[in-house]
Amino acid sequence: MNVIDESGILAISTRLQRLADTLRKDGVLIYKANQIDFEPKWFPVIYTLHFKPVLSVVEIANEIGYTHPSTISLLKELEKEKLIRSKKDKADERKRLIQLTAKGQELIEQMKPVWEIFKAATTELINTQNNLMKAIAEVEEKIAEQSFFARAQRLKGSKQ
Amino acid sequence: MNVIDESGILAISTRLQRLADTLRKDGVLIYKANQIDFEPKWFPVIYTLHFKPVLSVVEIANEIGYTHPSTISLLKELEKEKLIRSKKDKADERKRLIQLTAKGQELIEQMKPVWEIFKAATTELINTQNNLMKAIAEVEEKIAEQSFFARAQRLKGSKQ
DNA sequence: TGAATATATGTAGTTGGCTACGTAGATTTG
DNA sequence: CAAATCTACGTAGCCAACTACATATATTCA
Repeated sequence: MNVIDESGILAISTRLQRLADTLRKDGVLIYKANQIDFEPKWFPVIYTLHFKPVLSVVEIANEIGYTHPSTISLLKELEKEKLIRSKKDKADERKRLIQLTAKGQELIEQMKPVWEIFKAATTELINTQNNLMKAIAEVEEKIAEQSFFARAQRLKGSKQ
Repeated sequence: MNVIDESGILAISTRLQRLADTLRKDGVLIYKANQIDFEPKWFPVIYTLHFKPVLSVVEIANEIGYTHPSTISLLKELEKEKLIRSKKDKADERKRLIQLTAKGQELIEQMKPVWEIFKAATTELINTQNNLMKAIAEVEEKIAEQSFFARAQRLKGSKQ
C-alpha cells in the first residue's frame, strides 16, 4: 500500500485516470488480438453513427460528450481510414454532414462479436460489491445537480 | 440520454476519463477559491513527501504510480516553485534525493484545511448507492488478479 | 576483476484530450 | 434590411500523462 492509495479520496481523479488508461490500453490489445484495426478512441464516433447515420460535426461532439475540436481530429483520422465520409449540408451551408462508408459499416459488423467480448469482460470485471458503472452514473447525476466546486464552497462556508 | 451513455459498458474508459477531468478541473478552482497557488497534479508528489520526507525519483514514481519521466517533469515544476529541493545521494551517485523545502512544508500546513474540504465534498459526492471509491478499489483488485485483456481472451475462447 | 546485467535518471517525441481564437454562413432585431 | 448576434466549423497551441531510447553508476558472476 503506497501513500497515494492511502490518501484515497484526495487523489480520486488520479485513480480514475489511471484506471481509464489501463482499460483503454487493454482495449487496444483486445482489438489487435482479434485482428481488428481499430482504436478505442474511435468507438464513440463510430458507435454513434451506427445508430444515428447522418450527423453534423457539432451533433456528434454533443452525442459523445467531447468538444468539437477533439471531434474534428477524430473525424480526420476516420476519414483518412475511409471509415466515414462527409458532405456539405445543402440546407445549411455551414454544416458538414458525416456518415459511415460501406467499409465503416462492414467494420462494425466485424466488430460486433468483439464488442460482445468487451461487454462480457467488462461486466465480469465491474461486477463487484459496488458496481463501477452504476457508481459513475450516480456521481455524474449528483454533479449535474451541484458541481464538485459548488459543493466544496458550500461545505467551506458551513465550517466558517 | 445520448448514444454513448446508452452504450454504457463499451465506453467505460471514456466515462472514467471524463469524470476524472471534471473533478481535476474543479480541483483547480477549489485551490484558487481558497487563495492557494497549487495544482492538483502536484498533490501525489507533495503528499507522498509529507509522509516519506526523503525519497529518490524512482521511489516517488512508484509511490504515486506514475512513470519516472512523468515524475521528473512534476519534480521540475515543483523545484521551480521552490516547494522541493534535491541533492545527490552520497552512498549511490546515481540517485537524486528529493525533499520538501520549508516553503513546501508551510504550503502543506496551509493546504490541510482545504484538503479537509476536498475530503468532505468528495465523500458527499461519492456517497451513493454504489460507492465510487470502493468500486475503483474492487476493480483494481480484480485487474491485479487477472488483466482486462486476459479476461477478454478467456471469454473469447469459451465462446468458440 | 572485468564483462554483463541491472538500476537511476534524463531527454525526445507521442497521445488524446483541452482552450482560445478566427471565419463564414444563418438568424434575429432595431 | 442592415447591423448585431449566434452557430458551425476549423486551426493553433497547450497539457499531463505516456513510450522509447540514452547515459551513468552500481552490482553480480564467470
